[in-house]
Amino acid sequence: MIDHHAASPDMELIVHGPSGRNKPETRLWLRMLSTTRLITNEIRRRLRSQFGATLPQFDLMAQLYREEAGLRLGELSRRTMVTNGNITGLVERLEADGLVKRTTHDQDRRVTVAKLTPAGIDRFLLMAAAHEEWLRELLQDAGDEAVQSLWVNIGYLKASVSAHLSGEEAE
Amino acid sequence: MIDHHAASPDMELIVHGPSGRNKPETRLWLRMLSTTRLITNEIRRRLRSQFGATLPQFDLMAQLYREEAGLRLGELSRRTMVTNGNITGLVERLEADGLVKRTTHDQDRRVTVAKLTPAGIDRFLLMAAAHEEWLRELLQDAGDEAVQSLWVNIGYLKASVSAHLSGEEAE
DNA sequence: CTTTGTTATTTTAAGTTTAAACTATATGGT
DNA sequence: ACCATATAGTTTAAACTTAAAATAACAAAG
Repeated sequence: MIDHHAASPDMELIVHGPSGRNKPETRLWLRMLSTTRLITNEIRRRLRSQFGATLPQFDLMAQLYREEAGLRLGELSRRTMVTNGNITGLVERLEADGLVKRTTHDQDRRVTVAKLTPAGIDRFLLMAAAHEEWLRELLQDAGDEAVQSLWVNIGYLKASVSAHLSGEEAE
Repeated sequence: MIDHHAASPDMELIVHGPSGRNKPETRLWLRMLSTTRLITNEIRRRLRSQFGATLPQFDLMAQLYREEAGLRLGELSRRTMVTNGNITGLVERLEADGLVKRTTHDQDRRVTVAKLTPAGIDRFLLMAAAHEEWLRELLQDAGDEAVQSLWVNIGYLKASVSAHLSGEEAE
């Protein structure tokens, strides 16, 4: 039986109740989280069904596409939100699929550089175009003003959060 | 060497580049996604360090707290964005910690109902209070208007996305 | 040189995730 | 009762995740 309902659209209500009892920050966060998950899951689903790819794979390929010469694995990790140890397996799988090629650096044999293959470039371009179109489709009813306003205000949100992180990673 | 940089604050820029070349919908999505991950990771970190709990555990307990009589596992799955198969292990771990109790339904032996124990209720109340305070702290610089505006506009976003999901789950 | 430290990547262990298959139980039509 | 079908929950397989330890290569100080 097929049954992946992990992100039903009315999630926020179901999950968090009427939510009138929460503080504004909490209400916003619950709504933002549920919306993000809704979109993420939808994109994940489409990437998988239409391209047999996962979201982290797409992220990684987007990075490599941006750097024609390829990137060392540590740099890839930094740019993709994927932890160091995780890059290894991710790149291995992409290499097995012929989308990425690994080469060892000449001067420094510790370094491995990953680079998209021509097939990888083709595949990425297809996925990127679809990804852009999916977002246009999914957000089409929100209105251009809302999209613009959200972009600005989420910027403020992000700045505030960045300034109050507990770890050493605040900039 | 310790090295978990998976969510540095300037992620959006690093990850997605100047992003001026993207369509507004894509730009918004990348910013929204990176901000959500920033907050999620911070809350996950705090839940873990201060309560030894994971985010899915917190979500699940929030649901059970809301329903005094407890919930069947399928209903829990629907309400928590946790897929069916995942509920099993999650509830198992919480039961092992004495925070949740499982009982089999009398009439329908397929059904299992999960319910918070008194210890579970105590624990949840502590976590919920901290969670609310963390959000207030993290979002404090964003401004009340931005928070209010975001709440409204993300509502539109969510409605649009819900209306255009590919699966059968659109309502 | 050789010890000490640093950097790049891989490996490991524990746990989470999704999607799909499986088991057991119930229900409904005949 | 019997069979098809639906439902509740569990299990499985593959991918991903974090955190930490391990390996390997380089760098530099004495």
